[in-house]
Amino acid sequence: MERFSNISMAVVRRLPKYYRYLEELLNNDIKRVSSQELSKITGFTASQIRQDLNCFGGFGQQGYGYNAEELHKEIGKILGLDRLYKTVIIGAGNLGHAIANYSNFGKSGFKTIGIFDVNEKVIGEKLNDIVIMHIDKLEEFVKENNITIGIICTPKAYSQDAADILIKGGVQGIWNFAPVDLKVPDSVIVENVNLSESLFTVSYLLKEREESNIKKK
Amino acid sequence: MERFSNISMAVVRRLPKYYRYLEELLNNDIKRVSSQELSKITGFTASQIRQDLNCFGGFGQQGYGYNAEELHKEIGKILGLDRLYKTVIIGAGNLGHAIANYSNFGKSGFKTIGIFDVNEKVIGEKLNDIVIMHIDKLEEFVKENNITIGIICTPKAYSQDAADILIKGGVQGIWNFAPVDLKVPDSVIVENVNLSESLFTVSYLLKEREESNIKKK
DNA sequence: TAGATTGTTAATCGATTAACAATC
DNA sequence: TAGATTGTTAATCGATTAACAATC
Repeated sequence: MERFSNISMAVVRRLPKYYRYLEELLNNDIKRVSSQELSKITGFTASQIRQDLNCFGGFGQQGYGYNAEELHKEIGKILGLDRLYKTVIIGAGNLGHAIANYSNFGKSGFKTIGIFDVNEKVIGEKLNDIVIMHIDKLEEFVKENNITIGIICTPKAYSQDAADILIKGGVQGIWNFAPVDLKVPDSVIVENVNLSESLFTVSYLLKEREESNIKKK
Repeated sequence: MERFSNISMAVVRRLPKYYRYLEELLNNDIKRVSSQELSKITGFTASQIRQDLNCFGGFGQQGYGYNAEELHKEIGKILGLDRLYKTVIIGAGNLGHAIANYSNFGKSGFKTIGIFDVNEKVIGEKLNDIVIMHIDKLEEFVKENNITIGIICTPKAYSQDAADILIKGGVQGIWNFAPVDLKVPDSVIVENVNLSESLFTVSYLLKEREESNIKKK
């Protein structure tokens, strides 16, 4: 995956966090927030927060801080949440179900309009009002409906095939839950969610913690 | 969450990747691998790979490289995958189902032995041979069965309550899928999987890409 | 032995933090 | 105006990369 700007991924991955924390502030009717206050909430340093935000513009006001609502809106724009993304889900298993039913994504502009599987048994069933279709129809569907993001919830062995079809159809981004490094053209965005890697990290940290306890004794 | 060693999280998060890549090599009957070859497969530099591995010991041999099987086994040990972790899942919705049915975790030593929910309708149902129990039984179950890891698949609003009960019961780690920063004692490991944040990153990168295309014209 | 490749130290690079002038 | 807090530059810290002696 090629990058197109000099904003570091470390900064990019903090943006959704800022967005979430600001949402919470707004829910609590807080209108104004300083980098110091944000620091307390987020755990990042105030300095880092000001640096991060300044990558995108001067959203604050000296002596005042940031207008929570405005900042929230601006970060939403930076994240591209002011748009509509049409998505398809490949794989109607449990994970596909979970993603399809997670209504929060809809609020942020992500709309799943197609779900695909190879299993004849589930084809024709409805999932969150969307009929599950056979994977044979995927490429054409992606083309005809101008799908932006493909969500891969297939088993590992089928994930590269799914990616290939999605790309032929013209998706620009892939959200991949299969534990595989997909081969895709440079111009296609891939974001991997690797649950095993995440769980193994827990395991590592538990072991590390235990070993340090033994040492202390 | 407190850390107990001076191994950086950057290194820790690469370990499961090494483990996965080595598994693939073994599946392809490759017995021996150099840091240079690993570099090609993983995308990390050979230098970084040697540095990373040397945090834990000298697993290689000069002039030869690494024995793939041995290295795989050693990293497994480092990750703590040579043990059995008993887990419970809180929240028997789609995500809870997906996690419960993901058999791969079992192979790595993670065994789910309890699933809990508040919804009376699902209590008593079986999920992957485990009867879904009421959350009221959670604390005692965790205590009696010496559960190590709690997996939170509840809605956001219930996640902190779930964490509190798990901690009272004595879990040492929490794998949290709710978009919330749980408040837990320092000694408890928390690993968050935040799907929204991951999806928003896709969205950001798509927008960035598009903007750079406009500029080029 | 000669060639290959590690383990490890030193150099570089990038990200985070500190500091403070600008300014609301 | 005085106080507060940003935006931004400079300093520090940590992670990555390069280099090479050790050694199989």
